[in-house]
Amino acid sequence: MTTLSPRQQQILDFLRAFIEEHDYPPSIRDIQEGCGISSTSVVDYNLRKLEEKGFIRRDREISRGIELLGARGRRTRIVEVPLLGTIAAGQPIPVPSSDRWAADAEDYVPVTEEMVRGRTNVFALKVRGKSMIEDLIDDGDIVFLEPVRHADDGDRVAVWLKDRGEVTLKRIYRENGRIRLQPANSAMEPIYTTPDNVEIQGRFISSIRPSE
Amino acid sequence: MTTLSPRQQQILDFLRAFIEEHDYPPSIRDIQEGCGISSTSVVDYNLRKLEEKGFIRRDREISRGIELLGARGRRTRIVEVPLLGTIAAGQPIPVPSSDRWAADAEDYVPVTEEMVRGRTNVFALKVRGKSMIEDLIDDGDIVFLEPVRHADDGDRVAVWLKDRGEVTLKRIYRENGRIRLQPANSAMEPIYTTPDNVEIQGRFISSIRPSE
DNA sequence: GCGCCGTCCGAACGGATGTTCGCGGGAACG
DNA sequence: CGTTCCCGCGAACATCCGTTCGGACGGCGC
Repeated sequence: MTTLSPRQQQILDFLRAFIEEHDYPPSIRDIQEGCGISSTSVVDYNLRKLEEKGFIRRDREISRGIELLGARGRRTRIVEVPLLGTIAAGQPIPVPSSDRWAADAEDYVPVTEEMVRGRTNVFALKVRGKSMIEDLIDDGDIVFLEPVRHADDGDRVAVWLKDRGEVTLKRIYRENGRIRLQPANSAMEPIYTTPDNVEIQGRFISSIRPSE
Repeated sequence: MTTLSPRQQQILDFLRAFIEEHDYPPSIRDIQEGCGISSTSVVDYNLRKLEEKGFIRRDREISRGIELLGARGRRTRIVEVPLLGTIAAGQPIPVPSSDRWAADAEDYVPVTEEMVRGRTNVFALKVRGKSMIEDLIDDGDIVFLEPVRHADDGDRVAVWLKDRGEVTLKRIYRENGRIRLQPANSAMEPIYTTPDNVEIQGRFISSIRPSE
């Protein structure tokens, strides 16, 4: 049963508008006035209904203790992912470590938490170039990586090539003693190197494309 | 003068943490306890300082009337975009209209507002098939569309083909009296049809790829 | 009619909460 | 030393605000 009475719908709309405007929830009497209701108990009554139906969560006895929930009664949190730099030739990126993680981020990318799937210390990099275009990662995309040191074959990883002093995003394969870094672009050749020349910076989690 | 005393920094941090957890601001006495302060007047004093320095905005005489301001206090809002269905052969999707918008959504996709760039009534569809793979839209992706009836040449639009009774996502081109619906997949042929056979449902805004 | 239920009304109670005021300690300065 | 300013302390006050209670109105089924 998720049908709302007109009054409840009205209150819900007012809640959203009020929070949008003030950044804090209304008091019961704010709702009363805003919806033209003659008694606070009516507001209380309908707020209980809204809570039963999963649209809000209330902290009783606490003024303005109303929390708006999203669809299905869940709450979507936002994670601010530090944008540490660009993956581009000749420019090594700083290695995030847990102690001084994100200390020198240029910027932060706010994303819903499902983009990082509960992983911690995720960081972001802006992609330059089309070497991963067939993996649907375009120039200008922002990729999210988790800081790991090891990866499985076929993983998309950001690796630091020591001899070149640069970082690239490639798929990694171990082949009898050497490393193959495979771009997802049939026009480009794989890079072959040795294990001691590569340092894995992070494993690809997901990507977004900034809207044009 | 934007230097903060330790106490003020502490209160600011507490404010952020409290709002993150509860979705509504703390009362003065919440701050008092949370920061180990012995008097509410100290909290009031420092809140005034924080307001002078531009970190918060207060609505006087109103409980929990504290609003975080500033670059680091900015609030990234979440938009719940209704997922109206799947773009797949043989399955027409409901046409969203402003009056009964999203009334029958299967689900809602929470995204940061930058994904819809301030547009209203945006809806989402799950993509089936790889017909737009060269536009970096994969099978399983979720695309966001704004409900428009008209589009420019080259726009990626969801169109309803009346004779087939199905909806697809294609690039649209008008060519001397007829319509060309161009997939972004070189292995697939364009669809040619007439203007009275197509009904534009929405224009592509952005897409996300649910994390694996 | 009668009872039940969802909804609304008005008033009152008591706790929660923002505000104010007097006081004091400590640092900086003349 | 005296003054001023920043900051903290404790208590009291007035209001804000969630809660509760008795009552009422209308629709519905029996």
